[in-house]
Amino acid sequence: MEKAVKPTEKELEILQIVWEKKAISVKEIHEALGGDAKNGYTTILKFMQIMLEKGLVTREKSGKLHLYNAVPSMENTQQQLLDKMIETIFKGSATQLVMSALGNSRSSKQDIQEIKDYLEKLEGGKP
Amino acid sequence: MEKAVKPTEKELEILQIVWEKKAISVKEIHEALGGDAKNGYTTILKFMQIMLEKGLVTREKSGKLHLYNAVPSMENTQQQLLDKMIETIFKGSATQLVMSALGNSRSSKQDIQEIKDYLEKLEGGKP
DNA sequence: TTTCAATTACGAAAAAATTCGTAGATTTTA
DNA sequence: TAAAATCTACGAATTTTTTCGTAATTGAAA
Repeated sequence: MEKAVKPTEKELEILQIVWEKKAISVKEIHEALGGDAKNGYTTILKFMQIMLEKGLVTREKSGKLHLYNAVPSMENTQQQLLDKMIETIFKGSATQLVMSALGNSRSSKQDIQEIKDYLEKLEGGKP
Repeated sequence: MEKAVKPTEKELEILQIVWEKKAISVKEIHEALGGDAKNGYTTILKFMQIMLEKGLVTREKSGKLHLYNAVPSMENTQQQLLDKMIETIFKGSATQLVMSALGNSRSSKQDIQEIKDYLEKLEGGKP
């Protein structure tokens, strides 16, 4: 199992971007996050340095710049945050969370079918 | 629709407790959160004062002490946080979140059936 | 090679969240 | 009613997170 991580809000925003690409520069991240309108370039740069120290990303040199990669996988991070939310906000009931998620959202028939199929598969593997 | 709220982590922990009861004292909250081992009494007290200012709770005097009530409903808060998580972590896909939630968790047959029923009901109401 | 533009490093400040000590107020009880 | 116990108010310190200016470095262009 991957090590538990606890990215801050902004770090998570950044991870979202980094997960999209195989290797990404600070400049690209900065732009993807809305450019100078949202954050100064050095702000993002600083975060990349912090995240490197924390082990949230690795980097490699490419010419004069650094290209970053995410260390924790998206799937694992999603899972962790989700589990935490189930615990702390939904009293441990995944079912409750699922129903809230579906209830509010504008899930299409197709989405619903997809989930049904998934449930069938799940049930299949149950004792 | 209820006003959007953005409780911090600790405030959320506290809200969990406050939602449980109709009106609750600082002492009870403090204990429910693990007593002095976890936080000093005045730390919790301070939070209650801050949360009062922010409008996250109301309070009434009962003898010498204050009894607090949550202002945002649990349901609404759950929904908000969930929506936000879907947006920021699951790229807007509730379906994806649902599958992650079910996949990892130890959902019983009964849970799964409950969700299936719920899906049926949802589909029924679709155009 | 010198100059220039792009990029990184560093340090520090600002903002937000958390923690708690001390003093003052209020109720209980001896 | 005086002392003790319980609770609140307040202010300040600490920690964490976010932000960014300035200086140094690096590779590219002239």
